[in-house]
Amino acid sequence: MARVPRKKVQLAYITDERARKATFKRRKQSLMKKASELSTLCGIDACAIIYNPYEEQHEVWPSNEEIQPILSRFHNLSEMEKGKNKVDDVRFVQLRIDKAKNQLQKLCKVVREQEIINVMFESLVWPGTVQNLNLVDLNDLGLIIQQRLKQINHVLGSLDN
Amino acid sequence: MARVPRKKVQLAYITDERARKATFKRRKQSLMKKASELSTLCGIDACAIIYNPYEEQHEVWPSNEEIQPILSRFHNLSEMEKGKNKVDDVRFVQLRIDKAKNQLQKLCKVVREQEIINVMFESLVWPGTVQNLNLVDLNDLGLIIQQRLKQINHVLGSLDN
DNA sequence: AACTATTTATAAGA
DNA sequence: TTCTTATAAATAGTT
Repeated sequence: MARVPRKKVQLAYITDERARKATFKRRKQSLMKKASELSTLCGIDACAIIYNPYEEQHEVWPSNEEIQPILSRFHNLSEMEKGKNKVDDVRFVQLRIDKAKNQLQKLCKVVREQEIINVMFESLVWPGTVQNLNLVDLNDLGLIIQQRLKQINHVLGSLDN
Repeated sequence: MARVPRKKVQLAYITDERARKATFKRRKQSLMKKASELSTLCGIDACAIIYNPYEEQHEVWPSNEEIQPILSRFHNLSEMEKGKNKVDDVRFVQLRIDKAKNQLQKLCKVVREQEIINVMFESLVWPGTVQNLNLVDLNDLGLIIQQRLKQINHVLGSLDN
């Protein structure tokens, strides 16, 4: 009978795998919903990216709400065009898409690195309140930045060919 | 006396500016908190990006929790080094940072475009349920993609010099 | 910014 | 798994 979440949720890594997975699924859904609501209510652009350990693809919002109308149109037109022997136009678009997709998959890999570095730099330019002193050495910061920039430049360089 | 949110929240753009701004501030804070909790509880990486219409900079999470310890260390070391006439090392790191910052600011501009396109393409590869038919023509989709890729390539091209 | 009635999220059990 | 529900958390309208 008692389905009670009596305890306040402890803000720590959930060691039990089944519980963690369940929590992940629930909270991910809520997070996406909240992001969607914020965007709708305030008319702003928001984006939530969750690197999902349980599936291949990471979760991205916005997706369905904004993109599906476009894609639906696209798919339906594709079907119609096929039936009417007008495949070439669609195939042409598809080729452009495939090529671009390769580029974008590479670019996607650096987005996360770039965001983190960007935050680092912006914080350096507008330094906030200094609170904690620990974890990372100055040299480590330099190395981290250098390493990540090297990765980014490597990926970006491979896009131009 | 009555501080009642009696109505369920209407999921629509809030026209009253003061109410919208207040809602934005409250919900943004909650969203960031939720993202932080999800990350902690499930041990995963998450990222929330909100393009803030009321301030210059867009909001990014994670920021303080993960970055500030590093930055604090960095700033404090900088001050110490200055006093000890060891400015050169710090200045060297700063130069690398400044240069990289320019690159990253450019890259940052394309992140949003890239994410949207990425979702488009992933949805094309794994087409989901077709629901709505409206809004955008096939040609429009092609043009949108072409245009955004052009913008992205322009920015990326300018990074290699 | 602080308050609080009410809605919303959610942890655990079924 | 999905559904249920007791409780925790978020939040809209006020002050």
